[in-house]
Amino acid sequence: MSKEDFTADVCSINEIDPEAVAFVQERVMPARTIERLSRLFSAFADPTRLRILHALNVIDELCVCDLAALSDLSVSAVSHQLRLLRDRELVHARRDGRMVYYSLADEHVSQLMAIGAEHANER
Amino acid sequence: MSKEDFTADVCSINEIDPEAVAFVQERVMPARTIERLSRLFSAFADPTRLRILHALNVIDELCVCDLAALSDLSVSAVSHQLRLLRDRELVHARRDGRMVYYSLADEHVSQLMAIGAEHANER
DNA sequence: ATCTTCTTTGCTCATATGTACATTCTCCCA
DNA sequence: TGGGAGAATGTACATATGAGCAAAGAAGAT
Repeated sequence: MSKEDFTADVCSINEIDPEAVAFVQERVMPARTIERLSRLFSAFADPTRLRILHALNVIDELCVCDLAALSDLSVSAVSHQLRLLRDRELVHARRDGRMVYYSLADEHVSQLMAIGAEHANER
Repeated sequence: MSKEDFTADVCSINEIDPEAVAFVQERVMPARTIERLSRLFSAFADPTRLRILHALNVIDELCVCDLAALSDLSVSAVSHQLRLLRDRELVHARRDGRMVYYSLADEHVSQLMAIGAEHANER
């Protein structure tokens, strides 16, 4: 949908055809969705967490200390980030004795990383 | 690929089969890619920028003040964020006289938002 | 040339974020 | 019941980030 369908070639939102305003308003994302989206993406917005997520993408399930070793991070740092990833429901934790095994929560996680990598590699 | 293919049921990366280490190392993302990815995702990690990107997803091309009005933001705030989005090559700017029209840089942007929204709406 | 409109850019401050260190918790085993 | 390994949490601190305000650029209009 292009702007010219609605407006003369002037700025100021006040001059936009009411139809256009309605068109946009109908499609505006609810504030709640925007919030959720930004929280989702902010989970991906850190190198540490990306390393963790990528490791879990390569090997389905890993414990905290494996993640720490593979990502070259302290156990503490990994654990803190895992909590955040858990809260945002990007990873799933499974306890087995003393060990806690983590895995990606759903396929959206790998999809987002794949598309992101595609974009990043193009530039 | 599951961890059991490589390791006994013990922690400590040192006990992982050398084959597994090699397997992971081969697939490790270069630090450069990780950095680029986190920069990419951090661009999506803010409500203001998401509103801007979503508006551009609904209407192909918009000027700064339309974006400000539609997203209910100050022109200054929008402009600051547009600079960031430009730097990260997520939007494209076209000047026409006094006006500068912005549009999404490529289809990855809408793809990422679509998948993100899918994920966000499931929870 | 000057004014006006649209946009961009410094600068600053309050808030958010990531990590380290120390502590606590959970569970297995002796 | 202790002891020890793996994991989670609290706190503190340095850095990063977002928004507002004021000023400066760019380009059409008078």
